[in-house]
Amino acid sequence: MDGRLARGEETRRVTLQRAVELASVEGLEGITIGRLASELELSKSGIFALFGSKEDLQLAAVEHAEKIFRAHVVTPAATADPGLPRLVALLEHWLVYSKSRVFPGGCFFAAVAAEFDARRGRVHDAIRSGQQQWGRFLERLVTEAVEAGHLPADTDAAQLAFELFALARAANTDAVLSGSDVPYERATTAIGNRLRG
Amino acid sequence: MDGRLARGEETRRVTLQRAVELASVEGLEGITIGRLASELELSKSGIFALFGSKEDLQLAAVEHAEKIFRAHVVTPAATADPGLPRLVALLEHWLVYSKSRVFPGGCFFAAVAAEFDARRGRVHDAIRSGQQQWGRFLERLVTEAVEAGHLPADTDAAQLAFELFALARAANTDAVLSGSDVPYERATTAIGNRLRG
DNA sequence: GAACTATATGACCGATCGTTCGTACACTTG
DNA sequence: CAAGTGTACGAACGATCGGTCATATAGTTC
Repeated sequence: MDGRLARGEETRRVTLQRAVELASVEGLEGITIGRLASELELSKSGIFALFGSKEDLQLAAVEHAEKIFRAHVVTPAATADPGLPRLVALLEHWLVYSKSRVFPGGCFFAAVAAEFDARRGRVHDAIRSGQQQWGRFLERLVTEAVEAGHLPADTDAAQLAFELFALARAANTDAVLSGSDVPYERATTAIGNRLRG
Repeated sequence: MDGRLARGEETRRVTLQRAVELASVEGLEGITIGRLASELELSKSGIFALFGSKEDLQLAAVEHAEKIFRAHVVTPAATADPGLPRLVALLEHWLVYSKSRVFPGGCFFAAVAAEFDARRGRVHDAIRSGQQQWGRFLERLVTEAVEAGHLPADTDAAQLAFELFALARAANTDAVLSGSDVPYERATTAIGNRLRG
């Protein structure tokens, strides 16, 4: 174990990177091992052996996407002051994450959540628990803003977190579908008003 | 042309009905002609001949889903008084449409919009224009509520329509993914507050 | 240098995909 | 009754799917 990556680790990384890009556009079911292999100039069986099954590849892709999401949204927001500033920073980073197409198909999780919300199995479960974790995190930042006196003391944190995230997600959906950036302005306006009033 | 349905019309209808149910769970790409054929006890080639291609089947499914949507959401709302009551009725019917699982996978259009938002082609275009039409309709009802004096005169109708629909869509997504009805309560609360304040 | 492990390959499997084609049956029209 | 049209079928197509397996190569360990 020296500092360099084992050969397999690197192959795994580039494969997952391509997989999450593909999945944000075509869905997790749209990923095919054969397509990944030809695009990355690897063999089907080589990629297959790295993950063990297509479902395990999908699960690994979800995990990989979560790392990317945290790096672009959660981690940067941590540098803002606790309370309302941090909450606002988180939402701003989320909108930039969507608008800048960190994933070419917009928010990865909006895409795969809609794809797997009504299915069963390990992939559904992984997506659901990831979304629940995100929801709890958002709610905690709202609570901290309330406790800091930046938001009214009688604020229902879970309710407000739902409303704020609803606006951000709608901006992502509308923007990707229509090809316009106007929805991001709408979400920014609405979020600002909601936190001010 | 008497009153009865031609044989082909009826086959087409039941096929599309099953197709939209399937698509709301597995996506429009999840529809396969072979699967439809075996479930409906028809031949693959018979179904194929009815639509001409898989893409045309998907387009027909979108149209069929739009009819169902209008029957459950748009038409019933028309009986409410113009202005705010009609707008509220529309949103309530939308939430019931989602919650009662008119489509087993929740809102059909939330599912297929997320699936095709970043793709190209006729299916994407059909979904996009359908969603734009819905957005304009919602905005018009907001405008009518403003003109009736039920909402503040300085209301930005497009902005408010975006916010209201964002809340409803978020309820659908969260409810289907989590299997809980709490998101519908959240959306109802938020919509009520937004229209009151 | 020998032994071992991790990594990757190509050939191949049965299943299913969308699609094509020739044909048979049912109905309407003349 | 004959002809024509709409509807549906079964067989088959090439392509691709996820997955298996024996094998070759590269790196590490002793």
